[in-house]
Amino acid sequence: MENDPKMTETPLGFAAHDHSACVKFALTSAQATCAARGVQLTPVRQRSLEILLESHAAMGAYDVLARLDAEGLGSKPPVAYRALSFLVDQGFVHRIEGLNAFIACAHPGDKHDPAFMICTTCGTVAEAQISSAALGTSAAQSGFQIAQTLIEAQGLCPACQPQVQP
Amino acid sequence: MENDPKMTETPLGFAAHDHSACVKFALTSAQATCAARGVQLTPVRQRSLEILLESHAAMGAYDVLARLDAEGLGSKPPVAYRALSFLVDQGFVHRIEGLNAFIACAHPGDKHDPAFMICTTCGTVAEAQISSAALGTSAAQSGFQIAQTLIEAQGLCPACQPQVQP
DNA sequence: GCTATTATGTTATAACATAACAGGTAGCGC
DNA sequence: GCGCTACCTGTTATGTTATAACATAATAGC
Repeated sequence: MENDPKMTETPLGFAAHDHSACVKFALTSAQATCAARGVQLTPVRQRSLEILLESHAAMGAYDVLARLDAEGLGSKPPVAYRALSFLVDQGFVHRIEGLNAFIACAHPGDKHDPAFMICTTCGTVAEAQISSAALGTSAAQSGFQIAQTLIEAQGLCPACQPQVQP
Repeated sequence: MENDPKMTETPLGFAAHDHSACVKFALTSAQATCAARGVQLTPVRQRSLEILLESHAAMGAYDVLARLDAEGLGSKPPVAYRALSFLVDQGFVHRIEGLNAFIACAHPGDKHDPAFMICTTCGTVAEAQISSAALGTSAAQSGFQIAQTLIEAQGLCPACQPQVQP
């Protein structure tokens, strides 16, 4: 439980932020996008998104499934995988290959190739705003046509780094 | 079978090259490195490396295991995983997270964070020479300390792209 | 030769993911 | 309403990737 609804410790980009607003925005945005695209944000799908939005950490498909199961929304792997696939397809959720896990998108709406910074100590994941220009240049030189990029850095978030001056 | 020992079609960076020399160099280099580090390039480990070197495509751990098994070098998953872990630790092999697969390093010897271009049509993988400067900058801004980066692009290699002028 | 270390063999199982088919529900044209 | 279609969900079964844990064997250093 949090006393203060704003500026909780849940990190986004390793910084405290108004998480309830962030969740609300992501949900509203997802609902609007689905309506605009004529696809359905069904209960299982919306709940899966909400579960991922609760934390900004990455969750395995089976973690999400356990939550869905506890709420009577489905207990078999395909239920979770289908919901997650849908959310990934729509750009509301990203898949983190290095962890075999999923995470709610930090800025839904615009299609983008995400880049992640993953803390190996606390598991928190921040979505970075970077371009893959260097990769694009290298690819162009060899004639490779990029469809999708995957950029994931593992390391220590500010909170988990050893302090020099405590 | 190849008629010409040089400039085979086996791609490295999507270009034909002298593959037998390339394999020989990688093996010699690995042997020297192991000797220098006082670690053992045992038969299973060396054979695993050779198997990966044969092609510049990515192979799953169980693919490597099947080859080892056929040669009587071990049939159980841990055999392959241990050998591959060793090779990855020593920097002779990279793991490609996006494919759950392994590939021999294109330029062993120097420790480096690899970047890959993966053809979604033919499965060929090229190791690119790029820096992750953009990621480093972004990370520095948020105070994230990078230990390891993972950069993988999926797309079409020159050979698999639709030709405009056939 | 003894012992510590490193490597391998093996069993079992964990963790992640999907194919395939059955059933249910919503919208639509008639 | 009826039947059609499209889409979503439920379920079974299985495929794929990966590791824990313990037993055995080889090796290196003393």
